[in-house]
Amino acid sequence: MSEAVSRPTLEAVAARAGVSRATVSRVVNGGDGVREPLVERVRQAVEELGYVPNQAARSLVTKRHDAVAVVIAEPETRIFTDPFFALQLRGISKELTAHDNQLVLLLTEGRDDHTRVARYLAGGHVDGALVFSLHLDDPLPGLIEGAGVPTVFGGRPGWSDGSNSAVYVDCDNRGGAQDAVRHLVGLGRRRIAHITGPLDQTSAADRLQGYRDVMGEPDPRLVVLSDFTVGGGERAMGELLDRCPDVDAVFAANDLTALGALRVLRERGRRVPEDVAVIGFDDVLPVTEQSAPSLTTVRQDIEEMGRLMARLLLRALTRGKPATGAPSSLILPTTLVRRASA
Amino acid sequence: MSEAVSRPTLEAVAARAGVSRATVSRVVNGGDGVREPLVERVRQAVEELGYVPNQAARSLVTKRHDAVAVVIAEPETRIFTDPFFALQLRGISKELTAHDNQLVLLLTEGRDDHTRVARYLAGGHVDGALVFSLHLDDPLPGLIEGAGVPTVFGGRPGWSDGSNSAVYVDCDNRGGAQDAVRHLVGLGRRRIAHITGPLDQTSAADRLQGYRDVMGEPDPRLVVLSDFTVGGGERAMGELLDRCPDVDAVFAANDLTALGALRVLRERGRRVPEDVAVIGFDDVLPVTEQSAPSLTTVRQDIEEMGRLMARLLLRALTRGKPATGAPSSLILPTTLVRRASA
DNA sequence: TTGAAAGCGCTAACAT
DNA sequence: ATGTTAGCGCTTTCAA
Repeated sequence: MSEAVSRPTLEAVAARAGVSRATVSRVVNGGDGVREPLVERVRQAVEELGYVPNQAARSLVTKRHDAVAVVIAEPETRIFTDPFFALQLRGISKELTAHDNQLVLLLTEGRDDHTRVARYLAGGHVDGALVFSLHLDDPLPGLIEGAGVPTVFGGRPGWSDGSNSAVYVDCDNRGGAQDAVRHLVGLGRRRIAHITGPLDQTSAADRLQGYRDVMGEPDPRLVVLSDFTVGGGERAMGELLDRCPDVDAVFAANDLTALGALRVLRERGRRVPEDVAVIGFDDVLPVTEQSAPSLTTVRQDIEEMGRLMARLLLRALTRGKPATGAPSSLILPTTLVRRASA
Repeated sequence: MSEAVSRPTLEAVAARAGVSRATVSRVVNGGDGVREPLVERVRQAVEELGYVPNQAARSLVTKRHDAVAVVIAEPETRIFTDPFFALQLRGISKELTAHDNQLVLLLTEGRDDHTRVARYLAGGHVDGALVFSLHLDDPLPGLIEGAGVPTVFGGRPGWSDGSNSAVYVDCDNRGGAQDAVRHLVGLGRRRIAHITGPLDQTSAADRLQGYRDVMGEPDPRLVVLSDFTVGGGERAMGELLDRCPDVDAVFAANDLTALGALRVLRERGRRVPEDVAVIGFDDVLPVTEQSAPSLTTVRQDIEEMGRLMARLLLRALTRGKPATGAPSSLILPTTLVRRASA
């Protein structure tokens, strides 16, 4: 565990190359307006000295940090069992890296953390924030707005009904759900149930809405509340089977839930898809491909969503301060992926 | 997406409180050596103005960043399916947060990223690094050593045989494996197989070693190479059943692998644990508790490992520059958790 | 105990 | 095209 040594400064490079600090600075930042031979001399000096710019000094004057905060507010354990966040993080990371921005991860567990995060964002450590706002009553979005940091949300924030100015990236939860249920209808199913996600999250609420759009006025017993987890899916499916033994199709709010449903159906001796067809949502490959039977699901490109969130933010950041047409939210399409379960 | 506004400076607070910048600085940094009435005045001014120190300016003079990089080099998709990393991240995040340090996440996918990471670390943006070095031939550790940044590794690095000075946190992979196999022996099992992880990772190699320690000279057909994934576990179990139909116990290198094995055993009509006992490693709850039957496994406290990595690094960072007794690596104990599968 | 002043390393006018 | 210079906002001697 070696100690950090003091790094060479611009000054040192300038001395070595026999030029002024300003010239070195120009070369380091792209080299525009500096004649070729000088550029070469400076480059060499940089190389020889192993010069790396001091980011703190640079930020102090530019007020840019080339860093973006990713705020994940997930008190539940979902983040640790659902590959969803990891995939989105990967997309974000790729995009940020491509634009030389750093990713500062802010994990929050409870209310105390919220003020901490708000303070951090307000402190001007980062140029912007990518926020996963998962619950309707979450105070975080408000705090963040107050911090005055450009922000893009992952998933439609609960308090934004389109009227609001919040920028977010989401998939077409409602449309995807409609597709799923229509497919089930097309299969000739009549008793189509829905196992929901936690309805204080817009993704879950929107999927339920899509289900309702197609079903019209469904038997209320066909809708069971759940929580996006395998265990929750199991419990819900059990309940469902108890109160509607004639159910012949299930649209689960996500793949994990579908997995739980599949398990219970098998235990209870129902054949999938012969007796009961099952459709999930997300298309998290390790789940959908390895389940038995493999899972028909509504695919959303999670990694791409992460990438787009970052891109949207970065664009807003570079597009000089004037609000040259505020960036608007993005709703990505979904596609139904047919496998064995429906 | 509001624009950042210019924040008040030390100067402004000083003016408002009617004191010098130096005094404000002292108060903000703990308030030692400032008389109570003044402290109060300054605190109030800070409050009223909503002052937050500019970290860049501070870093420029203190050369501290209160930020730690977490480098995860995982080209495989494992990071996205195994809760392992997420849990460790959570532990790290908690510890860093408790000490007002930020977490800068560096995800690397390939060789190109390595130089990028090395440059970043060398650039003095962070005070230290937490590195997950997963493969024996990974060039990253070397690059990082070269960057001269205090570093703690997650898991024993391949090139460190204890002789090396690298600091790391790991669990007792070998001992845990021994416990597992001994338990199987105690159950009266005679044909105990091992499905390994990728052997270029020390955790997998150490677990295999633990298996060998107890088994002595096992039938080589009882050892099947795999890769820490569910799919890999399925393939390995299939192979195992084909070449050793008399196998009566399996020690899988991790829980995901065990899950795959369980699945294949069920398909092939073997009862667990009656016909074949199965033990995993990690104790990732959503896997072990929800598998059918629930999984007996070797528990390691993953979140705690993350926390300890951060603590070790932070300690090295604060303990003034003099190497006041270099921190040494930590090996956490494991415990066998008995459930239904063995 | 408090204040004055000197930078930390860099960028960005402004001169030349 | 290149150099000179004035800060960015903060901490930290050093004096008072």
